This record gives sequence, structure tokens and C-alpha cells, in this order.
Amino acid sequence: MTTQCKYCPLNRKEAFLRLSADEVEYMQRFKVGELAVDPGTPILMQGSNAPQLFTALSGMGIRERHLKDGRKQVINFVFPGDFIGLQAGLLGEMGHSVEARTQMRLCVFNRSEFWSFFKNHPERAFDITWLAAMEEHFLGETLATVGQRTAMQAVSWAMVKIFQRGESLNMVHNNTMELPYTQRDVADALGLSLVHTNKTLSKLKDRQLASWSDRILQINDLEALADIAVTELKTARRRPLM
Amino acid sequence: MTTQCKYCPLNRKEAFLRLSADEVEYMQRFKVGELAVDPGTPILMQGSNAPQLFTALSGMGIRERHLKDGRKQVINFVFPGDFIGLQAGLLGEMGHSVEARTQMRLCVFNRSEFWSFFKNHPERAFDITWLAAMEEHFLGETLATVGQRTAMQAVSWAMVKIFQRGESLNMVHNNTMELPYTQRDVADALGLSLVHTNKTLSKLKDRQLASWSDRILQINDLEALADIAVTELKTARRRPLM
DNA sequence: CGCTGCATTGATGAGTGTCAAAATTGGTGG
DNA sequence: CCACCAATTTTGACACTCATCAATGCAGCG
Repeated sequence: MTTQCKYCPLNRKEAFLRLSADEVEYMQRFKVGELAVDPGTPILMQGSNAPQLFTALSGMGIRERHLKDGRKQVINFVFPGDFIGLQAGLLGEMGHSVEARTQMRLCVFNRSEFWSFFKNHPERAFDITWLAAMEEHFLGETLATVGQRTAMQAVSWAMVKIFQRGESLNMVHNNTMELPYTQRDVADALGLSLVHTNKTLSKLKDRQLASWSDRILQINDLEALADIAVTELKTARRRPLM
Repeated sequence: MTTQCKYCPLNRKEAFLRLSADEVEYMQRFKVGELAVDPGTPILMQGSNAPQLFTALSGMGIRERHLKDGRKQVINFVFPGDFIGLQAGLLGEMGHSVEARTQMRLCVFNRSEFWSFFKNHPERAFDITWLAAMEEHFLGETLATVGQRTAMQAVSWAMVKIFQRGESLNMVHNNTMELPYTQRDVADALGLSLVHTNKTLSKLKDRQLASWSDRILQINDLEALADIAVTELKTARRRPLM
């Protein structure tokens, strides 16, 4: 038994634009089921032509791109509410893989219905495009981080971004949130080595700016971190939910 | 006097999906004019809420993201046929700047009409989204380059990508194409220093793989380059033209 | 002709990567 | 509840890619 869209827990969160009853009903028709996966499970594979699209209902994961020789780049982190599979839906091929890092529940849509969004519900099509543009925006920022920022700046940047996403989803309590990723994940996201990432993180702890251990991230001075990261501290807008 | 869409030189190129006469006529209604700019001219500014969208008709440019402290990351290179301003159109804010590197002619659309694509021409809305997804795909690949590849691999990768884009647009003759960028542009695109980029390029020349001087890029062994770059050599699909 | 921007080259060193091993954690089964 | 194993984190030593600095050359241009 799957959750009905009208009871979707995400649609109540302030991070998202509220869907109208009408839209909820429309989405319900697309929903073909729910998928529950364990940590480590691949959800979509790079290069695959997946027939399904997902929205993360709960849990967290990563998007990662693999090189032929085994190295990998984490593209970004998947949080609840994220739409997964846009590339497969439109291009017929994923440019990266998606893998669960916690238990996840995913809302499953059928890709064959994709076109009907555009045909019959332009608002929803617009929302999809909005999400794509937002993704592009964020990837540009990430690229600037990996390309230009020092290790210290990059790690600080990542902590700020992750923390702010957590805040927007009410995952933060007492300046603290749970982070199911490993330091290797963060290293691969920033183009740094695991060892150096670890040493940089411990500097942040020494300076009492942020500490992350036992899967718990604690941010003590967000502004100082943003300062180190050479970035502005602005809160995200509400975004559409698919 | 501006070119009429039905005579658009791009729509004949094999790189692009051919617009139907119907679609051409529809696009014509959106076209509010043409913009001609000289090298170095900023077309869109990071953070701005530009009222206009563009398609590059001819000439080349760069997208770049600036950090507060002056460093910058080149996001990618703008070639003829590229759609510019998606982020402003959808998000109301550009995540990067766009700047001309040669003389450019740009087809100008009015952003206020953006929504009507979705409402009245779902095929065109779909195409926009397709382009956004493609951009996301490419940015992921770039991120993997900057994050994971060595300087040698990254520079080779860049040469391969640029050359292949040139090929698809018939800009290549005798394994040769014109490249209006500076080595600084490429360095900023790959997160490398100018000096190191220069030295890496001269290694490629020594090895008789590629040479780039006086704005002319010559590729002698594309497959060897792709090999060094740890990348597959696949030709791009035809893409929609806005 | 003297700018100015860009390409090129050499010398030096900092920032990161790599290697290796120990410490810690969490999970599993006896 | 303990022993064992795998995964992850942590630490130290060392190597090397790549950044930085500085100077020269070269071409385009008012």
C-alpha cells in the first residue's frame, strides 16, 4: 500500500511550493508505485535508459559519475523532494548514477507518461524545467568550487550548502543534523583526496566552526564558514515538487 | 533589418533538428530582434534578472561564474546555436555571466513570452527542457573532469570536446578549426593555472597530438587524445534549436 | 614606436595526493 | 556478551603535481 499523493508528507513542507488539490490529483495518476531501497542500492545507472522517474520521498543518496578507470565524481547529494531521472526521461540516457546512502522511499513515475506533462499540464512541465534550470545553476556553482576554491574553502562551502539544505527541510535541530555520507563521498564531491578531506575537516573542528562525526554534523558558526568559503549566505527559494 | 527565421542559417545545419515551417513561423513571432556584439562584450551578467533570452546565431563566447574575490570559473563555451539565458528566464537570476569572444550575432527573444511556450507550444517547451537536461549532462561531465582528471587528461578532454563541437557545426576543415579563446579561458574552464595549461598544451604539441596557436586548433590524433582523456569518443545527437 | 595583451619558459615551493598503518566504529555470529 | 571482521576515520611521512613568481618574447595597434 502506497501513500496517496494527497497525503504526501513533502507537500506540507515549507521548502516546497504547495501543489493545488488539482495538481495533486493529476500527479496521483502518474504515480505507479513506491520503491523502498536500502543503503548502497543503485537506483539509476549511468548510461542506462531507465523507464522510470522518481521523487525522493525520504532518505538520502548521491548522484555520481564514473570514469572508465574507476575514479568517480559525486555530482551532488540527493535529499528528500529531489526529482531523479530527468536525464533518462528526456535524453534517454543518464549521465550519472544515483545510489542510496540511507534507506530511501521513492515515488515512482512512469517515463512513458512524461510527454503528457507537456501536452496536458504546462504548469507541471514548467516546474520540471524550473528544476532542470536550478540543477544547472547549482552545478555551475559546484564547478566553481571544485575548479577554483582551495580545499579549505571547498570543504567549508560543502558544509554550508549541506547544512542549508538540511535547514530548509527541517532536518536541523540545535545546529545539528544527521549526515549519512562518508568522508569519501564528500572527497569525491570536491575532487579532493579522502585523506586531505579528513585533515581539512579536523581543522574546521579545531577552529570550532563545524564538527562532523558519528554521522552528525554540527555547525557552530555558519557565517564564518561562509566567509571562509568565499560565498554568500542566501536562503533557497521554495521549489516545485514533482 | 534582421534575418527572418525562415532563412535562419542554423536551421539548415545537420547539427540541429529541423524546425517545421509551422514552428519557424511560431518562433518568428517571439523574435524581437537581433543583437550584434564585439569581442569582450558582456551579454548577460551573473546575478542579473535579464528580460531577454538569446540564441547565438554566429560567433563564440563563454559562460563564466565569478567568485567574490575575483577568481572565475569558465562554465562552458558558447557555440552557434546555443540557447542563452535559460536561468534568467526561469529562475529570474543568472548563475553565470555570458561574454562574447568573437563578434557575435544573437537572436533576441522576449522573456515575458516564455510562459507561452509552455502554454501554447508544448513541443517547444519540451525542447527547452531537453536543452536544459543536456546542459546538466554536460556540466556533470565537466565536473568529473575538473574534479578527477589530471591536467594532461583534462586538457586532452577539452580539446576533444571542443573539436567535436566544431565538427558538428562544420567548423572543421583539414582537422583544423578556429578557436577564438585564450589559454586563460581554457585554464579557467579546467581549474588549472594559465602557466600549467600552457605547458600541458605544449606537451600535446610535442607528442604530435594537437597543436593550438594563432587561434587555430589542429587535431592530429583524436583517438589518442580521447584515450589520454579517459573518455569515450561519441558523436553528439542532433539537438533542438530555439 | 611604445603600448598592451597573450604566449612561453625557467625556477621555486606550497598545497594536495599517495602510501601505510593504527584507531575507531558498527555489525555479525557464536 | 564477547570475538571477529569490514568499513571508516585518523595520523604521520613523503612525493609530486601543479601554482606562483618573474622575465622574455611576440604580435597587434593607436
